[in-house]
Amino acid sequence: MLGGSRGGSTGKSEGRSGRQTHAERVLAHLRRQEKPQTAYQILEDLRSDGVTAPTTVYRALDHLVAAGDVCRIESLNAWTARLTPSQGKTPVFEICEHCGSVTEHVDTRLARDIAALSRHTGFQPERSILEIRGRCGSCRSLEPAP
Amino acid sequence: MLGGSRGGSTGKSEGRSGRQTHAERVLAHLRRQEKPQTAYQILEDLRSDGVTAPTTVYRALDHLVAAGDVCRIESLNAWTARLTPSQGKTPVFEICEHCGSVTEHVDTRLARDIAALSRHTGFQPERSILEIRGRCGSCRSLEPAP
DNA sequence: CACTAAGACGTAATGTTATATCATCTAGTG
DNA sequence: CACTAGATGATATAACATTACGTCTTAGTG
Repeated sequence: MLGGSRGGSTGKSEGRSGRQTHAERVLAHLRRQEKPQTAYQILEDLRSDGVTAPTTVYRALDHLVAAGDVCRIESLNAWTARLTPSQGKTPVFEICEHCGSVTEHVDTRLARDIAALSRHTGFQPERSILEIRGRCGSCRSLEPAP
Repeated sequence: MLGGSRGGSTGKSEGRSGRQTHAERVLAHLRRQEKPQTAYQILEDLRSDGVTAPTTVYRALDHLVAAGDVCRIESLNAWTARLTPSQGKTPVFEICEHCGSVTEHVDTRLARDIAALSRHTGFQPERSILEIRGRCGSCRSLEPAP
């Protein structure tokens, strides 16, 4: 899965430094970032590594999401590396609208609540999107309230 | 607020039927729809009512969201009328990936547990996005499982 | 090796969603 | 009427995402 080296191709300089897949490059990049990145930010940052088109980035992100390594933040149109690549557990993201920080949590109670709700409604949940927007602790102490 | 009649303008036929604001038109339209609509779907459908540009739709949606009448479904890039325009309570949406139906709920436990999580993390929640994707009851009975 | 099937890749074009800008219109005020 | 603040309409553009298609690589098969 996730390919493997693509080998020589056209021998287009050594620039692409051999044996890493685009998915690996994208994941490594996301792990280095403090905040979620949009696909086009990733594209921009990895251009020198041979990632040259949106398609390439989105393909890599698809792989990584399927593998549970990356999660899309819907309300930001951005992508972030999971802290603990546990595909099973639903992450909750706290998104600070002041500084842009995003922190990931895994909250058992929330997961249970969703299960309970679905028992009532007959709905079969497959994937939950839990994003809480507001003001993080740091920003609250720095500027008491807007 | 929300404008008021725009009056005669250029007298461009009676087509626009006087005294309704764009926001009112958009809200009425969303209430008539079974499923959330994208901004451009709304634009298309209300073109004959004098809604002619994306800007107009987005401005109307902004008003309606601020008033608590409409909610954006982040994972669909679409907009839906709230069942009960209660701006205070956080809605949870169950989104069927099979038939596209979206149902709104207000779950007290979920709300409580978000509050509890934020007490632990020091985060001050302002707006929560709770979207559960999966398979609705009807689709489950029609086609047991994919 | 020759052949095939699957899948990643590059490239280009296109589609979809959202915002910026600016001149104009309108209502309200003095 | 002159002035202002804010909504509006029109156009353009930015930001995000997908599709189409042909090439190349790899793994599997005989």
